[in-house]
Amino acid sequence: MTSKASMPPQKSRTLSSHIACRDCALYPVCEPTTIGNTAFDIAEQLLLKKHPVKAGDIIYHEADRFESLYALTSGSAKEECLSKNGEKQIVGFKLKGELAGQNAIATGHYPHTLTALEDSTLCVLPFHKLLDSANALPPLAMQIIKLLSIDSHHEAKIRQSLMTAKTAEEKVRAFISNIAQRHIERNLNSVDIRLSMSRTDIADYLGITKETLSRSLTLLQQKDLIESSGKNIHIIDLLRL
Amino acid sequence: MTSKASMPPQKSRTLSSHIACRDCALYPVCEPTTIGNTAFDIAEQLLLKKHPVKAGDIIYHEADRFESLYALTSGSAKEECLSKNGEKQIVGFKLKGELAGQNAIATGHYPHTLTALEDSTLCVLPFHKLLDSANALPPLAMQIIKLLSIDSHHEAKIRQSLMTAKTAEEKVRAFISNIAQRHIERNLNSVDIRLSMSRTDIADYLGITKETLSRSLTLLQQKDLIESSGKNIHIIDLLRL
DNA sequence: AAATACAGTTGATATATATCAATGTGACCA
DNA sequence: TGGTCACATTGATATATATCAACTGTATTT
Repeated sequence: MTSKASMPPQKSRTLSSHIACRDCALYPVCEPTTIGNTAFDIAEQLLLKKHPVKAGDIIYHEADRFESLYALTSGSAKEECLSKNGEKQIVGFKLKGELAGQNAIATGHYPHTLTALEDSTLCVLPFHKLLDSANALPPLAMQIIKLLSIDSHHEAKIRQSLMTAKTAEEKVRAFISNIAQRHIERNLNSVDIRLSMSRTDIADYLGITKETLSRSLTLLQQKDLIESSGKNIHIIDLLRL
Repeated sequence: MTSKASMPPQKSRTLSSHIACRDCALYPVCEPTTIGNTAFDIAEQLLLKKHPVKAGDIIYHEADRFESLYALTSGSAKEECLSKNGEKQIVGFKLKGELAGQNAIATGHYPHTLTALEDSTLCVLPFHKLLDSANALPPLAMQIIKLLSIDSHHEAKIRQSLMTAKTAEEKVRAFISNIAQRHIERNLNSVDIRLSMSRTDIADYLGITKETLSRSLTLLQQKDLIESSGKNIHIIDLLRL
């Protein structure tokens, strides 16, 4: 049910392919066989359902009551929130196969607004149902613990690499290699990357201006580390990034 | 068994008071009554033991095999790791009453080195024993899930406020109010704060030089937001920070 | 108490990035 | 096809912070 987005500019191209369940961040929780030796299909039990969204659609709002975790089976999204000054601030991006909403567990409210960057598809997992199941199935609880720890580990890695970066170029390098790394973890093409977000969003996220981002990209291109044409980035040398 | 530190400079002052168990980050897991209606004292079951360390002592090394979580019942510590360039990088600080080591759960290895900043005391919680107990007690598993989600929420908050900060002064403001906030959460004095770490460590953590940190502190002092004398900071106006 | 060492502050200049402005590029529409 | 719009890049200057250096204060040692 692909459709043209009404509001945001988005070339009505073929919808990017779905990720294989096997490669999804939610898989450890969904996979039936992992739940001990009792056959128990979480995906069926919790009526896990796929939900299409269009580019620009808001998946959840900052301060909304926490209900569900969302796995992006196709497309991508941006996380943003309002800073003290009342300005919007990009705090992260969610890529195909990744999980969103975990950061609402602690407070019971989503700390950010999640907006689809392109036409995307979501797997919706009501969290209270998941917990109910976990109460009955200790191995499932273990999987959730594992899931959360992996997630916070990923968050810490990004934070660290971006905070370690002193110059703008280093930040951009860190950003690109982080994206590539995440593609690798999801068994996706990590050499030819499509940055579905705008330059302004990336710059905001990295704490630099879009102008210096642009300059850094051309620099990386001159150094033969990447090839950049519009939103598509070809990574020539990931190691040297 | 307090003693003079051999290696690092640390005035042999009276050891800072222990935090009340009630105010410790580990309390939701330790507290016996919360574990359903069965009387089960995790602290006793897991032979939770207090362990004193001296200023400069390393609690765990980067890449060490993950064994235990550590709650700082007194004192403070710094988290650091080696960046790609081979240089040490401060990635965080652990204050009295806080938990350390959670970020090792995902990989099974500590991602950072944790070093005591002053004479401190630790509560050591062997994680595999905790998981064994959780496998038998679903409510305990729920507490662990909660603990991890709270932790990652805290990490996200710091990251966000530091990344949002554009200028050096904003970073320093964010740092100080974060420390104050964490004191509040642990029911500690949040007006008179002792920054046990060096200026160099703080600057490294914030991604600025110690010189600009120093200048920012004097600026904040001139603006009557704080009073700074050495490692002691008196917060005059937390809201305006 | 004087001497030493180190942490922290303050000062002068260099440099990277923000800012302001102009130009370029691709997508969509009439 | 040409026109319009938003987005991206490139250019020139201003500004904040890094760097280098001197100095001060505090704690430790003899």
